[in-house]
Parts: sequence; structure tokens; C-alpha cells
Amino acid sequence: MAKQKTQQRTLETRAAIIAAGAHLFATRGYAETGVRDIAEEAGCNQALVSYHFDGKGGLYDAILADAVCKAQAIAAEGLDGDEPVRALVRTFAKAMASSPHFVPMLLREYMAPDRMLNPETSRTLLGMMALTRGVLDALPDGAAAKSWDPQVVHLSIVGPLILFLVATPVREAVMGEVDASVSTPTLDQFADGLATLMENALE
Amino acid sequence: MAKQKTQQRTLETRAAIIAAGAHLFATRGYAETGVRDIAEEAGCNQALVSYHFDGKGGLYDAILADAVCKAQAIAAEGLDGDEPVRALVRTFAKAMASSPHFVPMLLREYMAPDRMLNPETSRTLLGMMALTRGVLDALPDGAAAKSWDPQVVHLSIVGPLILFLVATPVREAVMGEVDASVSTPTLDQFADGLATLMENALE
DNA sequence: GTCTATAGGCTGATAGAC
DNA sequence: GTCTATCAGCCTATAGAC
Repeated sequence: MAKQKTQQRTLETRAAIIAAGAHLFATRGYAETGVRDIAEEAGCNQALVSYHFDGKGGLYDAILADAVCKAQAIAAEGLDGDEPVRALVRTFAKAMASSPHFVPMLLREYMAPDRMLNPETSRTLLGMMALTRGVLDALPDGAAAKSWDPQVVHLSIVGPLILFLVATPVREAVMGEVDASVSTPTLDQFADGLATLMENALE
Repeated sequence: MAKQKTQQRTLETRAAIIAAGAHLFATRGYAETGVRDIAEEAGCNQALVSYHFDGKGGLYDAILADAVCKAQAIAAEGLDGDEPVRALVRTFAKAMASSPHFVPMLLREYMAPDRMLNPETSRTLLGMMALTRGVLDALPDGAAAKSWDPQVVHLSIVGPLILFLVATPVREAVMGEVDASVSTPTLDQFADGLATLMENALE
């Protein structure tokens, strides 16, 4: 029982380090985040990062792998068939919300072409695009006759969601300055608006 | 005349440093880019970065200001009235292409909420959104009756373009791996596809 | 497992020669 | 204007006490 308590404490430490690292890597980026910062936000000693995750790089990999896993699970749930386009948009929004720091970390990876994306990550992202392709293929004949480019449609769904997420802090600051009465929608609200737009575009 | 030649050389040095800095800041990010790297890519000495731009931070500000200026000029050109939605999408694509490193640098700024965006930059981006709002207001009554949320529409245009740009290197790598015969469109081609989609959505 | 102390490397800025 | 040489500061990783 004493052993279990120790393990429990250890798990909490690991979780705290992961949470702090995810937050800081996503907002500041890898190089600009110090092990000291992570340890401080996690409420532990900086040496523990190396102890538990084999250094800053190992922590980064662990965080990304965790986020990829969660997103993959959501994508694997499948779509209900009633409103396929709306379900698709909602699934992507859900996947992005599953770990809030996933999108910024991934964006930073995309922008650094020398660092190759993790194969598992690439596989997950391709799986997402396959969802879009599947929805397009299942559209009724009249609409499918348009033969939309899956790339264009996919980016037209994922792009706005990503930009919405990434821009949220700035948008709120700017909106508050210009006109405090303007509403700042939630991700789900935005996703619904986007879904309506996409349904219109694809019908 | 000798003086003019010296000035010419100086301008070339400054331009080389700006070009190298823009490339590296956009791809690697600020912290991960060393003054030594910039100088090497620019083919000059690292001390010149401090001499000409008052250090790494000053260089960054100069590069961003330059990109904002170019983008603003394109946005100020206005839209021709025949196909307003397509013209809008093309204008955004043109603004992004005007300085290829503008989008990644801006994205990184958006993701770091503690560093406030430059007021001039914010003003330019708000001007972009005003373009979208203007196009929506000018739509024929039947379409305008839909009363689309300008935020949703704006992000639905800018988001895909940004994601397309940022993802280009990775997309080409992945596509080449999976199926070499898949075409990778240019930004202009993608923008046209997106414009068609948006015209469909807004009609 | 957790912490303290420290070593070793790298970075940005600059003084001074040319 | 451009370059060389150098310094002070910060970073990560780790050895060792507890």
C-alpha cells in the first residue's frame, strides 16, 4: 500500500510535467521553453524532467505521442450518417479540442521542414484526410457530380478550425479593444457555423 | 561615385541579412535561429546584424514591418467587382505570397499570447477582415439574406490558404511517399479551387 | 524519487583592428 | 562598413546527497 502511494505520487509528478510541458511547448515553442520553466509550472525540480523523460527532447516526444493517440482515438470513432458533413466538421473540432496544445505543437512542426514529422503523426493526419474523402465519396450523386478536390475540401474544413483555435487569444484581445460587445464564439459554435457553410458549398 | 558604390554594397548586405533572417525566423522560429546562422546564410559576419539592425530583436522587427507593409499595399489595391468572392480569395492569396515568410512568422506570433502583436500588424489584419465584411455586405439580396457571420467566412477563406501554405513542404513529402502521381497544386490553383467552393457556399 | 550543485556548451553583444 | 576575438550569461544534463 505504501508502494502504491509512492507510485501514485510519481504518476502525479509525471502528469504535472507533461501538462506544463504541453502548455509551454505549445505557446512558446520548443527552444524558447526552458526545463526550468517546465519544472516551475509543474511544481517540481528540473532534474526530474531528465529523470522521467530522458531530457527535454524526450518529454516533447512523449507529449506529442500522447496527443496523437488521443486524436487518433476520436477519429477512429467514426461518423453518424445523418448529416455527414456536419459530423465530419464536429469530429475534427473534437479531435483538436481533445488536447488543446496539440494543434499549436503540430503547426510548429509543419513550419520546420528539416525536422521530419513522426511517422505515427503523419499516419494519423492522413487518416483524418481519409475521413473527408470518405464523406465526399458518400455524397448523393447530384452533389458528388461536382467532384470536389478532396484536398481543397479537407483544408477548407481543417484550416478554419485551426486558425480559429490558434487565433483565439489574439482575437479576444483585439475584439475587446475594438468593441467589447462583439461575441467571441466557442470552438463548437464556430464549428457549427463552418459546417453550415460547408454543407451549402457541397450540396 | 565611389560613395555610391559603397552605399550599394551596404544595401546588398542589409538585404541579404533580411532575406536570411526572414527565411530562418519563419522556418525555425526566433529562439531557434542564431545570429551566427543568419550571418552564414547571408554570407557576412555576425557582428553586422547588430551593426545594421541593433541586434537580433531589431532585425526581427524590421523583417516583420517590411512584410506587413507589402501585405497592406496589396490589400489596399481593392477588388474588381465582377466576381467579388473570387477576387477576395485571390487578394488574400496574393498578400500571403507577397512575402513568403510572412504567414509563418505571423502564425508563431499568434501562438505566443504573451507577446502582444504589433499595433500596425493588428491594424493590417483587421483591414483584411474588413475586406471580407465588405464583400459580404455587397452580395445580392438573396444571398445576403443568409446573413453569414463575417468571422466564420473570413476564417474559412484565410484558414485554408494559410494551412495550404504552411503545409506545402510536408504535403509534398508525404504525397511523394504515398503516391508520386498525385498532383501538388500551386497556391494560385488552390486559391481558385477554394474560391469556387466559397462561391458555392455563399450563393 | 526527489533535490542541490555544478560542469560544459552555446548564444548574443561588443570592443577594437582594419 | 566589415571583420576577429572575446566575454558574460544562460541553458541542459548529470553526479551525488538524501
